[in-house]
Amino acid sequence: MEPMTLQTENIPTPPDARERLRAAALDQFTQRGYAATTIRELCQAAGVTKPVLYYYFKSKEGLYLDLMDGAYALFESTLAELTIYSGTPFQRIATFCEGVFDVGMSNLPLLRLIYSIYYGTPQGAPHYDLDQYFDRLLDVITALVREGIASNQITDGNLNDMTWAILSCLNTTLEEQLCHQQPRIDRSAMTRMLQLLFRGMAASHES
Amino acid sequence: MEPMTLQTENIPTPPDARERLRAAALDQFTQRGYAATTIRELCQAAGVTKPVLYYYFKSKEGLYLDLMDGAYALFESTLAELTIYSGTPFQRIATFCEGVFDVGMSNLPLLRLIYSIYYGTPQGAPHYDLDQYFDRLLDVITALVREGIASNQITDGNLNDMTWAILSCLNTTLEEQLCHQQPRIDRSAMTRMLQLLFRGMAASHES
DNA sequence: GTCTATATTGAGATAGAC
DNA sequence: GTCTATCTCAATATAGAC
Repeated sequence: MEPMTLQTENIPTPPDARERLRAAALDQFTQRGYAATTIRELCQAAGVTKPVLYYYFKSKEGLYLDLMDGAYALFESTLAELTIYSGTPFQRIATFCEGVFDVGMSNLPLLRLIYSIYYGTPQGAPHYDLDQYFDRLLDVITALVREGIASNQITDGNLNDMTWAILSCLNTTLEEQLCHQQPRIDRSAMTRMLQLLFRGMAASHES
Repeated sequence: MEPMTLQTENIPTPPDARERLRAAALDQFTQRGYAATTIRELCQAAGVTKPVLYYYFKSKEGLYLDLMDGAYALFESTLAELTIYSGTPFQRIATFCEGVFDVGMSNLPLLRLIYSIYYGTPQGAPHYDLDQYFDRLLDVITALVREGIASNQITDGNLNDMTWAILSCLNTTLEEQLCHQQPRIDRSAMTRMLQLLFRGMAASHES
């Protein structure tokens, strides 16, 4: 509880030190990697001194884990919003993938960090389970495909194959946004790839 | 030119120091990442002392670049072998993807290193252009799809979309082999995903 | 070509004043 | 809660003998 002082002057550094450290860490971990990021540069970028970091996050690892926890919380909170849409199973799958894509684009640095950890190397960073991201996506897509099969709109083939083929398109499209100045495929290309796939998944109406 | 001495005893450390350093570097860079790998541990794993590394590779960076050059040379040499197969365009695409998959599996640590650098972070490692891997794969697949369109076996749709959809299946299947103890999809699942896609790409024979 | 020993630097983390 | 100053340790790299 700090005393409420009148703040007539404009605020010099808008977010508090804690938030600035988070932002700087996201930036540095993503661009240089965990091990290559030094606390000195990180604090300098955040405009604070080293003891401030240790005060709020206890250590470099603590700051990292705080970031990862925040990212997963964001993921889970948005997943719920993306499963409420209606339409045919194909439409719902496409809408879901597009929604995940959009959320990823709105949080590109965070997405970049997650991918760099997932496909990257530990770099001395503490372990954080990232399989749960893929697992949750698989859950949702599998459910949607299953619905399509149940309603005879999707051919009764290998559920797993269809789910993974869909996820492949989403996954590769997301990855393409991460590693290039000018991505060679975008959101609409992903949608069209899914349409191609849907054509192969559609139940042939000759029962 | 060292004097040819009779070697009656069995060799204590089969490959020479240079090769052991390469193997140890591949292992350590992959498992811990470039920045987190220390020369001390690396040399210890290779059974040599630090000056030996500096003698052969000049620096940690030099050893890293040597590894990356070797990897790309391997990639190019195998690509040529994978484009000679015959059959329908669909068969050739599937065979090509399976061949790339197989080569990747035969060189899993190297594949892991490349992916970890590509989707990972610089980690202080010198830049190495890895886009060429994807570019070359796109070249080959695009050519095969184009052939299929020319022979009226593949629908005359968006060439780029079809190419990327194929690459998505290959890419995601490869990635799945890297990050899990027990991959959830394998080579045959990839083939089946491609079949699904081919069904959506096939020209409808009603001209 | 390979060793021992060491120089040098910069990292993560903390003590203690304010 | 934030600072200055500092501790401790391990990293990269090299000198110089053999």
